[in-house]
Amino acid sequence: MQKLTLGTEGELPVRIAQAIRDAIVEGRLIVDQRLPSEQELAEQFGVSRPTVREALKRLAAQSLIRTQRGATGGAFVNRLSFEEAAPQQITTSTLLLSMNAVDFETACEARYALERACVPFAAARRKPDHLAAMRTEIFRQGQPGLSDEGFCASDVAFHRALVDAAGNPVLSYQLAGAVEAMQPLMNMITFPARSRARIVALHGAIADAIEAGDAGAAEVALAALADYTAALAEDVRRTRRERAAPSPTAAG
Amino acid sequence: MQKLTLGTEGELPVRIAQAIRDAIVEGRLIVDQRLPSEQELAEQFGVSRPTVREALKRLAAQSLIRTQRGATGGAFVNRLSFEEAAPQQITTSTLLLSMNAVDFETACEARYALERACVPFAAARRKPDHLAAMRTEIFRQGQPGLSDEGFCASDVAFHRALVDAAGNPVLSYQLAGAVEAMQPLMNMITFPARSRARIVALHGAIADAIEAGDAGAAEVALAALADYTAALAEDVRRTRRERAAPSPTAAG
DNA sequence: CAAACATTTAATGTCTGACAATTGAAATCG
DNA sequence: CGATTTCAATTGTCAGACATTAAATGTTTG
Repeated sequence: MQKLTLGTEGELPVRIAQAIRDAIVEGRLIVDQRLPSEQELAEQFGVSRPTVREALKRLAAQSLIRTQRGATGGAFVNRLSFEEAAPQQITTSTLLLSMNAVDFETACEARYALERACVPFAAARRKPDHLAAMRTEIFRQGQPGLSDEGFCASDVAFHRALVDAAGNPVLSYQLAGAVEAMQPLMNMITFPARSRARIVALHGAIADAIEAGDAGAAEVALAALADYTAALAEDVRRTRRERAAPSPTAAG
Repeated sequence: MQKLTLGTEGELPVRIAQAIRDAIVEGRLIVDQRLPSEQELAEQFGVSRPTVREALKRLAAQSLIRTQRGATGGAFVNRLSFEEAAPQQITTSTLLLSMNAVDFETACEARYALERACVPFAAARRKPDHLAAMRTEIFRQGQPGLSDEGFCASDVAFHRALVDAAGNPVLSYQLAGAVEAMQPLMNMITFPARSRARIVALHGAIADAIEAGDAGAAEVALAALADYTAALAEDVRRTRRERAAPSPTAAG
């Protein structure tokens, strides 16, 4: 490994982590390559071992490296997999939405727009397991005893199956965050039996259209679902506003 | 802050980081709230200060907390902003593509599908600055002295402007990774003057359609651009194959 | 000779203790 | 009262040590 050079700003571990990260991104460190031991890195950078460790831990937190104990152990450049990266993206997306007070409308618009982009591919490439996953969730959503939270979780699972049906790992990864981050927002909505029935029917229509390879019909059903979800959210918003500041016009 | 409980699997700092992360995600720790000092955390969790530090650094690497030195310093729950989260998502997306040997076709398909989802909103909500950004990049792409890398960078900037024109921060964030991660893949393509002219013309058509509020026309131009880009990539692939294993049929 | 077992060894994981750097706030002085 | 100094709390960094792990190696035994 060629010598890495440090930046000049910020704290030591940050700069060391950045130097290694750059080496990985630019291909100077390749997958499964072993980094020098913590001791050696400490000497190379002229810092102590704890400082190097903090830098390595930052990278490990991003799944850029993995560490292994033992005689032949050390830090290795990690092959970043979609499976590893997705949970982190979901966490970040969820926090972005909750911390920045993104309104339900904006998040919903993004989600349905992105899902709509998947529909043509899903209709063309649908596989039995994706359709089965969608049907399973639809069935679950029809069970009477299901809690609102359970209903939302199943809804998310249905939409993830729809995205996965497009058969494009890049799409699945990029959309995982957008789909999952909706769950906390949807948990604020209550789903009475009538709303659930409507949603289940639309889910069924989408699954049918995908199974039939009819992208157009699926897009129509998806659009209807988007409208209905937005209307439900609007109901919640209106109710809350009225309860907060009741007005004669609203009461009449 | 209520006491946090640790999991039982894995290494200590990982478990501590997870406990704090959960507290943030579930809202038990709110934005700008100060965490106990490293010393106090160490006592609470029954570990040493370096162990706590590693946990905190993992969280800092994800921008979930920020630390501040001094008398009133400490670790604070960070308000995750789109601006902070985007670069990390871009790094991750870029590495995912390069490390998993995602073919140009798959990445390209994802990118154009996602951009297509933005077009209707961009056409409806376009703002002068987004259009200006698009025009600027188009002009830059027409300059004769521009390197291939510069051309790709400008292409990425153009597409980001297109996505931003949709006026939905969630879309902008989710798509930043997909758009930027294409750059290394596109850098493998050479863009002779004729290819550039074609691309610039299509970019112009997209900008015109967005400016006119004509989503349909923009989608048509975008689809043409997707086809043309795929064809260019196919050329590169074919040339490389022929050079690797020249055959009489390919030569004739 | 081969397989099971013990030993070695090199690396990370964790702890203890200390000092430096920073920064806000309190105390002090003009 | 305002400007300055001092102080105290906290993170940043260092040094050294021991614990733990797991592969490689050596040893014993069937």
